[in-house]
Amino acid sequence: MRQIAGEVGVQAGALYNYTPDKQSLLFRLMRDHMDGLLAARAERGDGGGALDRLEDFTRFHIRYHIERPNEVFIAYMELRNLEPENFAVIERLRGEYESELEGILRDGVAEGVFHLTDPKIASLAVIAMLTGVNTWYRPQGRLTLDDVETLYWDMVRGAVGAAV
Amino acid sequence: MRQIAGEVGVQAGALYNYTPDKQSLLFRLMRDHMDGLLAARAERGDGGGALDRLEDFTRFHIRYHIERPNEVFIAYMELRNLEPENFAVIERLRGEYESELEGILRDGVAEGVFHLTDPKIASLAVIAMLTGVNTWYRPQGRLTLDDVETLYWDMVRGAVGAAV
DNA sequence: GTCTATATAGGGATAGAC
DNA sequence: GTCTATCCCTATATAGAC
Repeated sequence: MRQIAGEVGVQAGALYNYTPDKQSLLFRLMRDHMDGLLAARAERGDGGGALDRLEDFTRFHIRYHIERPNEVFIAYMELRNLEPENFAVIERLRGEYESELEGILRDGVAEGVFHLTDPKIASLAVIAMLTGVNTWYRPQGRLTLDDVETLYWDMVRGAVGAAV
Repeated sequence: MRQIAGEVGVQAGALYNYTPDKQSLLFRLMRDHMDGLLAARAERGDGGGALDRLEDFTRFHIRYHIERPNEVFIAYMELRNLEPENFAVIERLRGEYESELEGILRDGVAEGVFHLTDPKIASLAVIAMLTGVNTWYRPQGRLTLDDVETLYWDMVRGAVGAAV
């Protein structure tokens, strides 16, 4: 709290005009992040076949997360510091996001364009793979964000068993 | 330190007969974990074609990490609490592990059994996907560990562009 | 709305007795 | 090798002045 206050330019006590306690502040940060993620995702058109929707999801996920490294870092590293009720809320929001990907995968299987046995596990695997970009990507690196999107899209397409 | 002492059954001060300070204790935990991982990996035979070696790596990684949830949790969540020199050591060990996978992928490309453009990125993507199992797998769940290995091996094989 | 001051708690680490 | 006791620092949160 003192560090936040310092960077904002006030004393620690002054922060309590804006949050009842530290837990509420952390929870709001994480819930806002998840709300923003779901809202941004909802704005993307969900038309087209499963292959196109999966490509859109892949590129969206990488870009949205890379542009918000601090929020993503907190969303993962501070999960353990949420009180049980708050944790449940964040987990539910995360589940919503995962469900959208799972739906795309199920549709793709039904369409015959994806070949996989467990859409639920596949959705978790894909999201873990994509979010992993945040651990190594640097804007000054050898790859542009577009390069990264394309590399990962190739791997995701293969992982779900889409015809080459 | 008080919590560790309590679970061991001694007072906090007594721990300092075994570690000079908390940072050293954390560093030793993490270094031992990485040493154990590399040693266990080195014991697996590295013969055969790239496809077989990749399957072995995939199954090994999932199983080794699932059997050590606490160490893996610490290895990821406490990275930010390592002092710079200690951090560098852990990162070097992690890089060794990643390099082995990268080598398998390069060999597979050379053999013509894998089709991917960036073995380095692919190795990071695969490891992120595999380590993600630790966030959701529960021994009492609907899938056996062998089921999980097979599901992920199918996805890894696809992600690296191995012929179906 | 911010400040200073402070209550309260907890953690890392050390000293010295046994 | 462990204990008790304690030093010192930091942290969250509150109270009351301005």
